[in-house]
Amino acid sequence: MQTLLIATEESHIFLRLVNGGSQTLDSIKDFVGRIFADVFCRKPNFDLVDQRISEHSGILPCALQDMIETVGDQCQLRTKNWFSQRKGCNNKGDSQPVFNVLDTMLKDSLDRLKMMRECCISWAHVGSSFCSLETNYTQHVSIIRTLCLEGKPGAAIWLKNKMIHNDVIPDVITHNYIVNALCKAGELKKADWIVSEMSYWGPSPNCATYNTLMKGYCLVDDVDRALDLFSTMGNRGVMPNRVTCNVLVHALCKKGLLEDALNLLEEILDDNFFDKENSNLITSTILMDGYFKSGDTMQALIFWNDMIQRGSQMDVIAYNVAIHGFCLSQDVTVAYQYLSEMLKSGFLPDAFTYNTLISALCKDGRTDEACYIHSVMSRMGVSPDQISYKMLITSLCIQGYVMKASEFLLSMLESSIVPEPVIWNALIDGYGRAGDTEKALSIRDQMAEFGVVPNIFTYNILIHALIKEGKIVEAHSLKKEMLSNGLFPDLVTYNLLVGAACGNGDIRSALQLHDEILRRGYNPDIVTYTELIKCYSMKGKVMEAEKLFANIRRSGLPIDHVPFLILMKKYCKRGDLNMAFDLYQVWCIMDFISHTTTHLFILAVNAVERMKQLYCIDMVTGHSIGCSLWTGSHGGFAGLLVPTRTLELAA
DNA sequence: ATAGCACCAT
Repeated sequence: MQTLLIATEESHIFLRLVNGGSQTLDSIKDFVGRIFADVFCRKPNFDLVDQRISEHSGILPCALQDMIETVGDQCQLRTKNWFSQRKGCNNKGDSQPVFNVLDTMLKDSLDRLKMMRECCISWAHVGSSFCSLETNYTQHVSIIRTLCLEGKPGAAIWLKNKMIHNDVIPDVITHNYIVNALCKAGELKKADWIVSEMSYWGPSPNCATYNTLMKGYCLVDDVDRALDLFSTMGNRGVMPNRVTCNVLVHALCKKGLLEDALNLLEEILDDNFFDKENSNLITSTILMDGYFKSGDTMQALIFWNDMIQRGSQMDVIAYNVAIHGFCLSQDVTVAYQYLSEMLKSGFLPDAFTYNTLISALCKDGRTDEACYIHSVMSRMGVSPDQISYKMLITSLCIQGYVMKASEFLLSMLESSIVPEPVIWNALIDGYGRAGDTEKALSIRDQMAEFGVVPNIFTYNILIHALIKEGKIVEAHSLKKEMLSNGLFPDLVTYNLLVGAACGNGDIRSALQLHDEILRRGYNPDIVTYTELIKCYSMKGKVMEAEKLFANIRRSGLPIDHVPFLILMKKYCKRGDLNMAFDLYQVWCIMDFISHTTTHLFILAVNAVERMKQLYCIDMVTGHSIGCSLWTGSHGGFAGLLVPTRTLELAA
């Protein structure tokens, strides 16, 4: 794969082209020209192209020239970074920083291009000419609103400015659409700016404007700023309404500040026109949801009963919240009761209702029952969506029912739903766990055929599966493959490979990988080091293991119990009581007992037993170890699941 | 009709 940046036209638009062929500069120009004509109905100015290329030719010793030669037919627009894979290009290390600098410079230009292109597309929708200035107000406004609903605020603002430039001011509702789109995109600075502009130039913000902006701040977890706005909007002549109240109460509930939510509610209700008694169903639903989620089922039920008593006409959402609430408190039976209540009251369950139940059943390991709900859902005319299938397929795969899971995937495809990457990944993992790496790889291919791009999880899952089957060479070639697809191995990838090398006792490869991690700019974590410690310890190089262990502790890296366990096991095996006991003391000081699981527990006790056998140790020491492990809060571990990491490393 | 509540997540 090759990368090329091209500058075109006075607006400094850069296109990045990727391909693997070999072409001349003219063919590049031809290609860019065609793209440009598509987008702008105009020819690009190539003088600038040539100028840019020559400007950068000094700092791009071979990369750019190489790439100019190799841009070919199957050009496609890409935005990712690609490393040069072509042999003979020795300076690939040098070219990347240059691209990074260029990328930064060009980002804005690319955004601009995107925005203009989006605008063109929406313009085409209404059958209006892009270049015509005589488009009427209604059409412009309608395009802006459409763009906002499609999540393209940049293009919408561009068009809004164009209107204002022509002395036509969009109304407040259209402005609100823009503020809303910006908030949904997390662009709070821009949203805030638009609202300031509105205050200054008009149209004056209304209550919906402030509500939208407040909601935006809440979405980025800046509830304080939202509350600020709330307290100042009155001064600007806009009174809060019920929606304002719901936005803020919801935000506070989400933060777990239920008391604050109630207080605020009181305050708003006291100060405002809407009456307290006939409190709104939505507000109550929000609060009920908040209490359910905080684990206070009793208080949640008080809200529910209040709502009933007040004679509020319930709605599907209120029922869904209650059903979800009981699922949270692991009371699916009660959830079912509320479901039947819901049906009796004449409300039809929707996708939320069914998905809530499916989720609870899957988490409870009752996958067959979840499948039953899926069938009910379909028969009731509610189409299962990505979420329904996601839960069912992952749950089935975890439980080992991969065949059943792939049937569900098939029915998704039959319903013309293209599964999200996570669903494919679950299935790939399912086959990997079953030891069928071939099938796992073929699912990956199938995924790609459906146009779903394998992501870092896909590769890590595959690499994990291959390593588990001892196919380390294949795992490494998969790592190469991800690079050629523009995906960089992450720390998980490396830890898998380090683990594989260590498992083979191949400390040299493990250390090489460790260096590669550093070269890539990642920081090895506790998993990486634990693998290395395990490897040293396995090879009998206990001194090396101890040295590394001491280094980790000195480095201040967050540490867990696994390295302790490895060394402890080693000492116990060697019958090195003193070292084992010292380590145990450190272990207690660092409070890892609370992280201990059943498995570790048994191992440690076995170790103590073994030490007793070997050394006939005095009862005080031996007893104290055994005792502190068996008593206190640690007695309750029997039912806990053992994390994979403990099993794999400690086994 | 511009703003408010519910489901998932390798």
